[in-house]
Amino acid sequence: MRLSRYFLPILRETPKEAEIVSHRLMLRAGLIRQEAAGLYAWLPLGLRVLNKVNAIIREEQNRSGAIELLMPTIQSADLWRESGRYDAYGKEMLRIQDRHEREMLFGPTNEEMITEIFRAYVRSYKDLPLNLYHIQWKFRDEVRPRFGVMRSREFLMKDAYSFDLDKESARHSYNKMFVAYLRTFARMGLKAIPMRADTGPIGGDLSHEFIILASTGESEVFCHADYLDFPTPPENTDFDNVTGLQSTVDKWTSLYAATSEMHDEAGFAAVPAEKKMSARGIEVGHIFYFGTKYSAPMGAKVMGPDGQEHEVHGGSYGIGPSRLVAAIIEASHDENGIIWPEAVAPFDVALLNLKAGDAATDEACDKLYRELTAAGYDVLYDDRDERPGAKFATADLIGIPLQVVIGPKGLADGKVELKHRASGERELLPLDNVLAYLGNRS
RNA sequence: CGGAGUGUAGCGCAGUCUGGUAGCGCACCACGUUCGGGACGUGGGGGUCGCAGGUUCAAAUCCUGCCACUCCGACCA
Repeated sequence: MRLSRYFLPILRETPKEAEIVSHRLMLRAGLIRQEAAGLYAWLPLGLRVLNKVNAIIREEQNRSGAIELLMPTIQSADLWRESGRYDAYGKEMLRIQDRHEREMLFGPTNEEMITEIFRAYVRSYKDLPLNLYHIQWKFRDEVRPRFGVMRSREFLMKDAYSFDLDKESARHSYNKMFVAYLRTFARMGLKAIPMRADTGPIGGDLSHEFIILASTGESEVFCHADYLDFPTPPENTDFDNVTGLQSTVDKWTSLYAATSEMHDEAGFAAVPAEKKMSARGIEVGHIFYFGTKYSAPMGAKVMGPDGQEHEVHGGSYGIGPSRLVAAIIEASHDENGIIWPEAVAPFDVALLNLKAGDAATDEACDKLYRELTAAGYDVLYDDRDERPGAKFATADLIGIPLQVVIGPKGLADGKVELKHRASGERELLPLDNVLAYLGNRS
């Protein structure tokens, strides 16, 4: 993409309303635009990141055996009356009427709807287990939206819903999501730690929040430092291996980890002093088992091998991709701007032409741009008629992992400069070696 | 929902107290000089001063009502 033809409205100054660093940087780097309180438009660069995040989530959901579908954002109030949540949900739910004065709502979540879909088609235990997910916009009418997309009213959510014959198999479905989540966050360059969460009236141990550590996090967390060194479950994990998956989950729940709401002084006291870690964290995922909470009132039953009807056991599993984008920035930035982990970066390479209009640099840049693109790289080519300083500042701000700098000085010796955004490390190498150095990506 | 603020050009702000033809910096446009870490000069464009009503010869400024947004708290993914 040539920057001269792209839409990248960066801001030189920080809008005054932005308090936390991710919000400031998202506005400055032209990722989002606020349209109303808690409502944001995703600008082209931000959308690229959001799509990358979604793609990773999809791959890991699919790998674990979950199946994607797509449900509407608007739902009927009647559906929510079946579960009793229409009255229970309160003012966070945006209630609206259509032209026939039918009561509708902008969905804050989809348990009722997915249960309706399930009961319409599934009759036999032989069709279980089943895990259906979608990535869809949700709306929760927060009293006080803040921190940009970290706490917005409209937000994107990946929500998966599992259906099983009994609690034992539901636990396995839960474990699949648990492991998929570990892989998902790790691929985004994040250290996510599963922490026991309140299970509410259901009880039991099957609810975890996935928290990433960031100094600006919203909640206080306490955990054993060894979690930071735990290996991520491998790509070839067998999600059908019940005992194997259980042992992975057991390991990841073996040490102390809790948010302030679930904090237990006695439990934390048992952690060796040098391993005690208290920090701030951001919740990026939440999984829980809820048994027959929806299947019972809504009549979602299947015939079991015993010839009896059984209410299915469910769980739901959420990740907030829009919030994740902000969380990644909170965890990865410096005073000059964003530092995208490669897996979610909007572009792989920023190609800086330090003297646009100069025949030699233009030719070298155009050639490298074509070659890198052909080799499978997403390149943002800064071909604007701007001074070098402005180009460096822009490239640093938007956080593309690798900068390739081509200017008349270096080019006189046939050299270009590579700068790694994360480390700041620079190296000079011959123009003709760049492609070989980076390797073919596709 | 309680408390505190703010609305003036795309962004950051001054002007409001004490009414008198709307300003500054950045950004934008033109030309020239520049060009390896956000250049400089000259000229230029852009604003129903959040909205409505009122007071007045005259309102960004005073009065009344409303709206929007932000921050702290309670709440929440």
